[in-house]
Amino acid sequence: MGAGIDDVALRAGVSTATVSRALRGLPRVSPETRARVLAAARDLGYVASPSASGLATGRTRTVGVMVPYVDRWYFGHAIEGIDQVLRENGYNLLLFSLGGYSPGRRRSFTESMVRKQIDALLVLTLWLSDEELLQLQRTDIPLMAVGGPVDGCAGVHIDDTAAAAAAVEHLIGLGHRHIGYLHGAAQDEHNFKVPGLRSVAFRNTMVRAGLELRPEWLVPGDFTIADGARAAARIFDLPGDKPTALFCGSDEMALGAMFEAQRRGIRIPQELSVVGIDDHEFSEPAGLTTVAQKPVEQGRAAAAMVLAELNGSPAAVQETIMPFELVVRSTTAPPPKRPA
Amino acid sequence: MGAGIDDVALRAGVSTATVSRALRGLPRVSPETRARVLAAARDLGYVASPSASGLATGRTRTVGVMVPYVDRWYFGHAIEGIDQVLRENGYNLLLFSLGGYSPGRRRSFTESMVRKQIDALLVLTLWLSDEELLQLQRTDIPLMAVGGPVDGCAGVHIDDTAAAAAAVEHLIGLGHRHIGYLHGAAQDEHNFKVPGLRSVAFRNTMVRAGLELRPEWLVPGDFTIADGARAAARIFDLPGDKPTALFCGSDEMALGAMFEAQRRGIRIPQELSVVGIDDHEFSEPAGLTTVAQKPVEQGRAAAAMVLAELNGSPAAVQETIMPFELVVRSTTAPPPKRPA
DNA sequence: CTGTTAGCGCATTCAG
DNA sequence: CTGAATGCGCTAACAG
Repeated sequence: MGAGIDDVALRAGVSTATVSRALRGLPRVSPETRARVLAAARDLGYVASPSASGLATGRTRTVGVMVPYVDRWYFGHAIEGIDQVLRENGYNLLLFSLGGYSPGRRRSFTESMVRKQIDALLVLTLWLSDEELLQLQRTDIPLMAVGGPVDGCAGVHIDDTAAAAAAVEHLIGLGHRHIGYLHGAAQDEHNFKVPGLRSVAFRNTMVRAGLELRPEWLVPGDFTIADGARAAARIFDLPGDKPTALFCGSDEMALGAMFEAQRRGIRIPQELSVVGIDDHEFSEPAGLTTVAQKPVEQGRAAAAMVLAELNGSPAAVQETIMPFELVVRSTTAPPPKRPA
Repeated sequence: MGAGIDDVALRAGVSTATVSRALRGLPRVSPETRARVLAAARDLGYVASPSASGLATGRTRTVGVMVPYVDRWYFGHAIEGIDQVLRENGYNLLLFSLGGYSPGRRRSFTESMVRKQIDALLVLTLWLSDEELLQLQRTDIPLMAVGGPVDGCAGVHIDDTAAAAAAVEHLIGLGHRHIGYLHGAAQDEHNFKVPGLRSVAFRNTMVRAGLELRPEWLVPGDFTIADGARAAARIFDLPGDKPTALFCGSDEMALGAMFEAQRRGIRIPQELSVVGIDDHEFSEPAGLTTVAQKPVEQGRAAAAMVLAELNGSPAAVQETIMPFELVVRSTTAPPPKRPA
């Protein structure tokens, strides 16, 4: 058990230095010697101690991934993508979940986390304060934001403004003039920029089309299905006229709205159109029209960039905009005929 | 940048040994000295290098978590729970996602993974071969299965047999005699025991109630919503009489069945009852009757046990059965009246 | 209670 | 192409 590098050296009849070189594919090792070392290592089941080689090289072959939640659609998929390319390249993934966007739990991280523990950090959909950013940048490990822009830090994400606009324009194109918006949580805007971007896009698109913004039709949620249902209920409960379409800040919220509508006997899309953002796996079965994005790909792209940077590529880490796509299914249709 | 232990020692006017002791809360350090060291460390922003201390102690304060997927309901939540207690105790979480149950990708793990890299391993809902189990046990780090039983390895999970029986009995109690079953994938049974347990429970419960098992009403799926819809479609497409109720191996499959039913205008629960297992966050909004389990709690329990074991508690790691609960909502009702 | 002395296991100069 | 020596940063006896 626990064969060390000397055991391998002994068995191969070479020095530990040669073993180290041979095993890591470095040059200056004759083919025969390398083969002998490889065989010895295999026979002994030798694997270098990460602690020891980490101490010696200063690199851990581990990248940190910081997320607010792991049990939410975007994050689960993004982590999956990140993990794929990390593992393909022999890197480990150290997960830091914050259990929410609350600044309280977050504080303690940034400080100690990075210290000799990870070679790079991927921050998923979290807003970083200037101070935190500075701390991280001083450690000078490659740093990337995934899923939402962070000022002063390269990131990979979709153009949230354009994506939201695409959804709203689809509705407008269908003839809707009374559109409500179930948006991401306002109180999280400090931690997470995406809701804000989408909200602004909604407003701008509406205004540009000459449509009225009804404050009571703009209701905040937290991206969950439960909150989507709750937010939709608030709109449905409103006295007076109702929107003929709902734009939702996430598919989960859209699905929540759909369930709530169904419970009330509001028919979709005959009486109400609903469009979301994400393309959650529930969306296709539910027939939800949405603006699709691919978090797995975003994760892969980000991971690939930080690894390239670690491998010496000059400026591999670059701001990258990933594509989105409007997927029209069966929750959107022209508005019902009725007196304007 | 990169203050070392000697910097702290120098600043505090003590030796590095004392710094080490003081910082780790070990005894044999006077209160004043400890305070001085703490202050110095804080001023310098000192954090011990995990590689160095790992090398010196042989422990990494990191636990590995092996999952088939991170972007699926059970795993996301279980990881969240594990992460919570790990972090509460100053441990790191190293994530190994296999991207599926395929044995191919799995192989390479077990070998090198454990080697001086983690202090304990949590295996989520994966079946381990005898050989793999042996390898892991030889490394003698605490090992635990979460979410599904693994022979020869302590685990935390619900009683899947009883849970499935509870769901089916609920249906039978309502008066259903024609019950279909959308079960977990058969081809995965080699990797994952849960589907098999639930299937056996379904059969036994049916037989015990004197009900007929219709092979064409037992259709396999893979726990996803898409497959739930597909499996339900297969049953709906069958000629002849249809089941009045569907028991689904997971809530996602149940939701898929519901969407498919809705698409065909089959009314739930008037014409068809549906019950799942899990209590997915979509289940409450969807009104799905289900047998609830709490993966976050299971993750927390498992993590707590391996940490206790690491902290020297004799036999902290114990087989533990977590509770489940039948949650009756609005997708189940007595079967429609019709000629038997 | 505190300082000194050795390693932990590997990667790297530098000779050869 | 290969080996011997040195150190990565910290912890763990052992003295004192």
